[in-house]
Amino acid sequence: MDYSYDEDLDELCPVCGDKVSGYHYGLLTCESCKGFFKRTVQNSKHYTCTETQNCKIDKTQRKRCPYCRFQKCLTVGMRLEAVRADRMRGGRNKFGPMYKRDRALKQQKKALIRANGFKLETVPQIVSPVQTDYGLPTSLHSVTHPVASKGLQPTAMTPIDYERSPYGTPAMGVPVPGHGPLSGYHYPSFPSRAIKSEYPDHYAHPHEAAPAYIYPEAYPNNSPAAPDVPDVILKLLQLEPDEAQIKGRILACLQQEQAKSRHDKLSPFGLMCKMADQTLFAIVEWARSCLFFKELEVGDQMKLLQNCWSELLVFDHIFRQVQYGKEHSMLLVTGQEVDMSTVATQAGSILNNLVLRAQELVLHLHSLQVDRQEFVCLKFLILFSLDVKYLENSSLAKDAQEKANAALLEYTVCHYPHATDKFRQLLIRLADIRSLSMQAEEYLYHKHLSGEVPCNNLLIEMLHAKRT
DNA sequence: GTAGCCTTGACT
DNA sequence: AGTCAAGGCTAC
Repeated sequence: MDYSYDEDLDELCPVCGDKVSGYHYGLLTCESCKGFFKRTVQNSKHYTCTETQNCKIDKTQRKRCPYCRFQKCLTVGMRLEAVRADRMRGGRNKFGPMYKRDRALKQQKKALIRANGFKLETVPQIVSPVQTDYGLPTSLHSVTHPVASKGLQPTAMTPIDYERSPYGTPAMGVPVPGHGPLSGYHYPSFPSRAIKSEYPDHYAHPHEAAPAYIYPEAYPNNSPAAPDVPDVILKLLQLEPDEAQIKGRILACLQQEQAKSRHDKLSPFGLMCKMADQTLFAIVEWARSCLFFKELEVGDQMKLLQNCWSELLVFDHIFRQVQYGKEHSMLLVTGQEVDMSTVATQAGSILNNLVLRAQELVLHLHSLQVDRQEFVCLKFLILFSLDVKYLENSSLAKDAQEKANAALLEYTVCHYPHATDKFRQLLIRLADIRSLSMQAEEYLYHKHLSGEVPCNNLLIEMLHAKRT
């Protein structure tokens, strides 16, 4: 048998089973599905299914139902954000390192098959089999990248760049306590997430009239959305950061932290703070590229972030658990798995209680079958959850809130039975997340006062900014 | 609209 | 200079 490098190309397209021609939009696909995906996204095609939205897609039938074909493209993981808005040809995008890593994993898998003489069902991509028994917090004494330890560290990691704040200055320009434009600023105990009592008619008949969203000048592409996914959500999907890249950056940062001399080494809790701190940097980076948000004045951007940073952190954690799907352990952003029993014995009662509350929310969202589309929309709603009366440019923020609410409602109505109820449920969960994040802030502040949070921590700066 | 082949250009 | 994943072109 030939185990040449080109063996990847012997694989079958995950969408239709045809022969793959290379990596396209995030994964190995055939030439035709590549073209189909490109046409659909570039031209914002809107298909409908004449059957029951579960048509079989294979090489011979792939042309029959473009709706189901595109859904399958999304399901198997083709990335909307890999289709270029500016249509620039040639060059490389941010997925380059991911493709490289994927190729390396496939090579590794092949080598294992050759060495062992049997076919492995899967090669875990998140956690290697020998490292599944992580503990909290003791496991954090040794942060090692399961892939990196095998010599396959992606080249995309840029821990040094990432040490700098996304705002280009230390600590992202968050005003130090007592300074900045926030004196006299009060954030509301609850954001304005009113559920409108009446919905526009077209929501009741989503297939009959494509909603005509009106975008500010920055979004001139006002064509109909791709199948059943509102344009706002499509744009948000395109802005989603590459999880693997963030994971790589954070791991590199934590490893760097551990490499420091012994006496100023971080405690396990300190490492957790560092992990949350770096996650928050990634969240801020995301927000800064976010539609509507990036149009705002820096002052308004800060107000919004100071209002919701902990919610976004909690939400990030919770959605990772929803995707991870295990009830008795949790998945950290670094790819480490932590048993709930370990949390119970080592985390202390307050933190344990916070984790358990988060797990309850995970179960709720899991039972609601929240998907990636709804996830990005909810995240966006959280970002804009501050009452607009606190902002200078309130009309833009109000616009953002309304568009996101409408998009989420439209999407859930299109995709799920009893969707109005689902929409309501999702907003209730946002309120739960708000409450949980408040509690987490209190906990963090307490830990900070007792000197357990490492200095130069963005979380603490956010806390201070909010309390002044 | 589909899909095979062509051109482009950042990265190595 | 070579690679390869983007977008483009065009016969069907």
